Parts: sequence; C-alpha cells; structure tokens
Amino acid sequence: MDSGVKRGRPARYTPDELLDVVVGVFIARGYDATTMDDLARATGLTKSSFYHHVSGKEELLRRAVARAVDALFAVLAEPSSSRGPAVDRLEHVVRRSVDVLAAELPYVTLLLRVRGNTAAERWALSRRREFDRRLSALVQAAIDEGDVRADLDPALVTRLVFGMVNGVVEWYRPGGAHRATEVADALVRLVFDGLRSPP
Amino acid sequence: MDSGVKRGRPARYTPDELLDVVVGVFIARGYDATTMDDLARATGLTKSSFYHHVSGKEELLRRAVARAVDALFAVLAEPSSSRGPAVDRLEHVVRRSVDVLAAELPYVTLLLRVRGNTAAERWALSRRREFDRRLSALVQAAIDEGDVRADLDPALVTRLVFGMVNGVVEWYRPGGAHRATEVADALVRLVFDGLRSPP
DNA sequence: TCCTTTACCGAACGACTGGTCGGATAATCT
DNA sequence: AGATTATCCGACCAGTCGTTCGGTAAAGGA
Repeated sequence: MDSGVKRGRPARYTPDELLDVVVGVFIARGYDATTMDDLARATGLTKSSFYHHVSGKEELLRRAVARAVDALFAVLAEPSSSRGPAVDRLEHVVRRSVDVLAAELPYVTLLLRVRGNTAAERWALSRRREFDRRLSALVQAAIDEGDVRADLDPALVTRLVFGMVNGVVEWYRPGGAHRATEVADALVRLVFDGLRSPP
Repeated sequence: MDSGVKRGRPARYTPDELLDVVVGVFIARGYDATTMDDLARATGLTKSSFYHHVSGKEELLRRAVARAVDALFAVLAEPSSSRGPAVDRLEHVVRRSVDVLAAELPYVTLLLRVRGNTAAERWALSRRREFDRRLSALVQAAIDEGDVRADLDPALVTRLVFGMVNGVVEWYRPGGAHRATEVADALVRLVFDGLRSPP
C-alpha cells in the first residue's frame, strides 16, 4: 500500500505530467522521429534521468493511447449512449466523441496516428476496430427504427461520419477560433440535416 | 535531348514503378520508421543499387506528395469547378476529390500524413493550406448564393466536410467492399442532405 | 547527525542509420 | 568481338539510436 508519505528526493514531474510533455513532443515530431533525447530535453532532464521514470519509448506510447481509448469507450458507457431511440443515442455519441477529442486532444491525436508497427499500436488498432463496430451497430439500429435514411450503406455511413469526427483533431486547437461545443454542434447539425438550405 | 535509344544495362524499374513500391512501404511502415534498407529490399535491390536511382529518402517523399498535390489541384482546374452555381461547383469538387483520393490512394494518404518535419513536408503543408483556402471560398460563395445554409460557420463547414473526404483514405481500398463512385455518391448525399430520414 | 530512499547525471555500449565508393555485371552499338 | 554505358553490389563509414550502469545529490526519518 502507498501510505502517502513522501520519502527521498522529490521528483520534478508526476507520471502524468511527464506523459503530457512526452505526448506533446510525439505529436510535434511524430512518434518514430522522436528521439529519447528529444523527450529528455523537453522535460529538462538528461536521457539517463528520464529512464529512471519510464521503462522505454513504447511504454510511453502505450500509456498515451490507452488514455485515449479509455476516454472514448467511457462515452459508450454513458447512460445516454444506451437508453432511448437509437438516433438520439447516435447523436449523443457523436457529440460526446467530439468533446472527448477536444478534451484529450493530444492523446486522441496520437491514437488516430498509430499504424500497427509495435505491439502497443496493434492493441490500439484492435480497440479502435471494436469501437467502430459499436458505432456501426448504433447506425444500423437507427436505420431499423426508421429515423435514419435507409438508402445509404450503414457501414459506409459510420465510416464517413466518424471520419468527419476524427478529422477534427487535424485543426481543432483549444483557445482557437471555435469552442468544442460549437464544433460538436455544427458537426451534429451537418451530419443529421445536411448542408443544403431549407427550401 | 532524349532520342529514345536505350543503352547500357536495362533497369529493373522505371522511376514511377520505383516510386510505387516506395510509397507502399512508406504507408505500411510510416515514413520516419522506413529505412533505406527497407526500401531497397522491397524493390529487390541492395541499398547501394537503390541509391543509384534516387538521391535520398526525402527526394522520394517530395516526388510522392507532389504527385498527390498535383492531382488534387487538377480537380480545381476542371471546367465544372469554376462554372455554374457555387453549390454545384462545390459538389463537383467534393465528388472529384473522392475520385482522386481513390485513384491516387497511396500518394494522397502520404500527403495527408505529413507533419512538417522536412522542407518537402512543409511545402506540401503550404499547398494543402492553399487548397483549403480555395475550398473555403467555394463554400462561402455557395452560402452567398443562398444554396447552402447560412447558420453554420463556412470555415468550420469546410474543415468538417473535407475532414470527411480526407478520412476516406483510412479505410477505402481498391477492390474492397465499395467502389469509389459509391463512396463519392454516399458522401455527397450525406453532406448535402443529411442523415435523417425524410418525414 | 547518520541512514535510507528517491531523483538525477556522465559516460559509455552495441546496434543500426543514411549515405559513399570502387568495382563487377549485363545490356546495346559499332 | 570489343567498346561503351547504365545497372547493380559488397564493404565500409561516421553519426545517431535506445538503453544501461556506477555513482552523486537531495530529501525525510531516526
């Protein structure tokens, strides 16, 4: 048990603070292009000090993508994601996905960039596929209930809609031109009602 | 002048064939994680033979992203992109962008992944920004002409719509479940008319 | 104060990286 | 056949990578 007493020399970073810095560098330079020395210098530590806190480069990636995956699955676990008409549940998941994406921007950004080179990345990819499956089922249910047009392939619609959602990481910046709720709002309206002017 | 006469030992690859192989590896492994030896082995050549054909890693990236950029700008140069109502021009650009994306899948995929680490990547990013500006102007014109709803920020709409378009590279595969025109069709209908069932 | 615990650092390691070079090889042209 | 020319390759290099290790610095507990 951790009794809460602090012993020894105090650390400059908590594990989470360290991860914040690391993920920032991963995003800026790209995971593969990022050197352990880049990470160490970004924290103000030397490479060897840095290794005192982490077991290696891949552990950092694993922790980062796990945080993003957890945040996204938490959306599916919310009550509004499983109660009520499917079309409302779908809207809720879309809107909340944008929220999570904005709140956990660097982590989700990293998640969306993994390509399966390492074990951590392959695990992340399999979780993303599971997430997609859940979404696809939601779209299908909304079609079955007659609230979403049936003339479009549900699998295709799922990919297109969540392609739009995921694309938000490419340009959304906290403190930028748009707030997260504005983005979520515009996206939901666009997806459900389309671009065309009402006649 | 190249008079067309072939002298000396014939090459195993034309420059374009070589680029095809290279881009495939770039996509699979990621640009930074790809080693010159990976590329050489993928072509069946040794590293030193490979260097006979190319000046280095970055030249390959430059040629690849240039091809994608050219293909996308060619869409804007088509007559239907500059004639008629803005909403029709917008639809044409969206539809044709999907076509180009499917036809030049690996090249556009690579383009969409560059992060500005090298000079070639920064050039690509600036071209993408120019492309976005042109699209944004198109959306604005469609709003001004009253064919696109005015209650959404045009800049936001542009990013969302082309986020959806760009997201297609993540899952579209030639010979897969959907043809490129199906995808383009579904995307255009989704974007302009929305997901909701007509009452 | 001394002891324990934790954070930190300098220096080095083996493996691998992008890139080079001199020469061998296989075609075409005369 | 012999000269010419582009293609291909084995061996190598200097630099960088992720990682390790022995030791020092700084804190709390006794």
